[in-house]
Amino acid sequence: MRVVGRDFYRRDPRAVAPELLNKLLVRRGIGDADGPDAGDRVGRIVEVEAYCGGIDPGSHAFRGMTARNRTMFGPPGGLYVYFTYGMHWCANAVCGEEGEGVAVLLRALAPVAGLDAMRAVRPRARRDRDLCSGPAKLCQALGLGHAFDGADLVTGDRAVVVCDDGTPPPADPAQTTRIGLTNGTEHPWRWYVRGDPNVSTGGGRETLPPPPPPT
DNA sequence: ACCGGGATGTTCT
DNA sequence: GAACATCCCGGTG
Repeated sequence: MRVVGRDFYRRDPRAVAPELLNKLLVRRGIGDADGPDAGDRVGRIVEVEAYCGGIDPGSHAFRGMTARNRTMFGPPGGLYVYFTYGMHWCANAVCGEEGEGVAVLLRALAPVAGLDAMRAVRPRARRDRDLCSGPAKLCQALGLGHAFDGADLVTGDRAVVVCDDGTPPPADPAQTTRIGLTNGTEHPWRWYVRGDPNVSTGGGRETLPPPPPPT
């Protein structure tokens, strides 16, 4: 199982996003710790969205760099973690070249390892499919918060990496419009693994594009 | 299963 | 002062 290299991210996020499907997001634990940090927490990436900087009105980077989004403009392979709705953290893999401000939002994981630790930090999740089935849920499950903004997914400087265990991306992923936005809803820049129960819109149903606006 | 509303506070206008 | 790349709960069918 190898860590994904930096050149993987150094491309258009719309190319990176579908290839991130079926890769593993790994939060390394502390071997001799107790509680949630006792071991690795691992999830298979099953849902992603691309955010395309200056050309994308839905992107945090659309209006240029700010104190909040500066990680997005950093080197590819960085982890951009932002706070939203007054209580939630969400995580992106920075893509493209440094200075572009493009990234892929990690929207859902299928839990693979460290399920007990995930359950411990998400006591309200009734079923395992509720542990990581949303961008803020997966951050909570893996313990990703402000301290992880700017982490390097390639060097693993803060114990978070993306790995490839040999499972290829799906040959025919579902591609839909993005979720939860008010701007940029027309772009079909969301991808997910068909049929996976951990996809964030309930049981993995396809989301059809919105009807064309009235003329 | 589907829908509506409240929580909660940072960020940007 | 509004918006926000969300989640959870409690209603109804």
